[in-house]
Amino acid sequence: MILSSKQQQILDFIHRFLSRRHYPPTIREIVSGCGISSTSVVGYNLKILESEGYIRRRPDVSRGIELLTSHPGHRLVVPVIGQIAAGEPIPVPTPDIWDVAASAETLEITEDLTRGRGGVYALRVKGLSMVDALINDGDIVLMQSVNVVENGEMAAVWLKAEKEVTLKRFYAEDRRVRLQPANRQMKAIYVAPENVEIQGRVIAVIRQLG
Amino acid sequence: MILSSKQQQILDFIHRFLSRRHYPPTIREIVSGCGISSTSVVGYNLKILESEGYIRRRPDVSRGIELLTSHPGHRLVVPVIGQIAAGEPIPVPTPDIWDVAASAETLEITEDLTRGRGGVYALRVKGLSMVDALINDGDIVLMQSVNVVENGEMAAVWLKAEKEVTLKRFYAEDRRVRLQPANRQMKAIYVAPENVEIQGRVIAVIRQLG
DNA sequence: CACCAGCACGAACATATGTGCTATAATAAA
DNA sequence: TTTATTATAGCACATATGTTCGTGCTGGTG
Repeated sequence: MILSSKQQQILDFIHRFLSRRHYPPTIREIVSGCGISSTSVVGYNLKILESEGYIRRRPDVSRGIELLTSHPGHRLVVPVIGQIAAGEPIPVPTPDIWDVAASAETLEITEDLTRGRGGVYALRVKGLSMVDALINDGDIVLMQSVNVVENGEMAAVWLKAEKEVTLKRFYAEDRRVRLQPANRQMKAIYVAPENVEIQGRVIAVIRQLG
Repeated sequence: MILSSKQQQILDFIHRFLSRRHYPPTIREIVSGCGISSTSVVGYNLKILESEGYIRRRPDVSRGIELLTSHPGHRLVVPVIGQIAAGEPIPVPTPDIWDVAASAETLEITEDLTRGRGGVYALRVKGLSMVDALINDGDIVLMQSVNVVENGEMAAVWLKAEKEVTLKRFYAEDRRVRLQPANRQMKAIYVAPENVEIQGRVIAVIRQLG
């Protein structure tokens, strides 16, 4: 079903209101914001918007309007707990970091980047040692705190002998582990299983420019 | 000043409430949510939280609490208006795309990725033609719709002769334009100024994995 | 024409909700 | 101890706000 222009207008107004004020409007605020003359008109159209799945309303709750469109994922604040660089292990997320928002640096993202996964933290890449994984100096990697990964997943692995972390696709093979750079033009490297320690799974890479 | 444990508790509750319900709690909901026995206690502590800059309140507005901490950037829905690939120009954002949220695909990010810039849209990278800019097949590039860029900025440039778009750092030199890959190990390419057409500025690259 | 569904209006109502006031306990300062 | 200062309770009040209901206006249908 197609929305009437008045319903579109109401939906837009809720959007604007929400992004300006961070809380939903009342029916009467919609009335004056959209030049409508009666609260019941808004109530009528809100009921339609709800049955069409555009919003959700909590009965008898003031300002109890939730927008269902265009916020499939919530905001999420992930701590940037340190840097990842060749030559040093990545910092382990300690419980107190999750606790308060006061971890030195944080990054705000939305859930559709993490796809609902928990235990997410971020690292800033230092140096050019990950270019073969198409990760540049200064990039941010979103990590999930895990100790094992599936074959083919991108992981942060600590190479004990080399004293080095690197971000590669992980493949457990017969007697060895194959670490495959994301960049298909680069060759894989092979290491002994006892030499690798998985420190986390990479779920996204973010690079900001300019 | 340090927050009392009750104030921390209230702040945390507002956080949790907001992320579950998308609208702020009432004073009485805070009362029952934090096991407090009187509305005036909450009022008392909210006043302190406000004077300390943790929240903002609108007088006489129900649920008029705004969290000032941890949402420096708002949610933002950017349209993914197409693909970028060598051999075809990038799609131009037409006005109707910004209009309705109904552009086929959208990406939800937060403002601290765009740093407040307007006219932002996204493209999905098709193919491996941008690997020298450390951009992989499937990556998403956030673009700002501009026609000129500063020297050194990463831009999407259309090479008329080659009939190709590419993402490179842009440098206007004496009689030529230098296009420098992000990957420092790769060489720059030089083209005639009349052969290039800037199609947008790259403000971020996002890669989702697994 | 009568009838009806979709939509808009305005007013009245019930309650959800912020605020103010007073009293009391807990704590710090003198 | 006495005196401020701070923190908590409890309650009453004003109003902010969702809901209901009767009415009128349109256009389409039999």
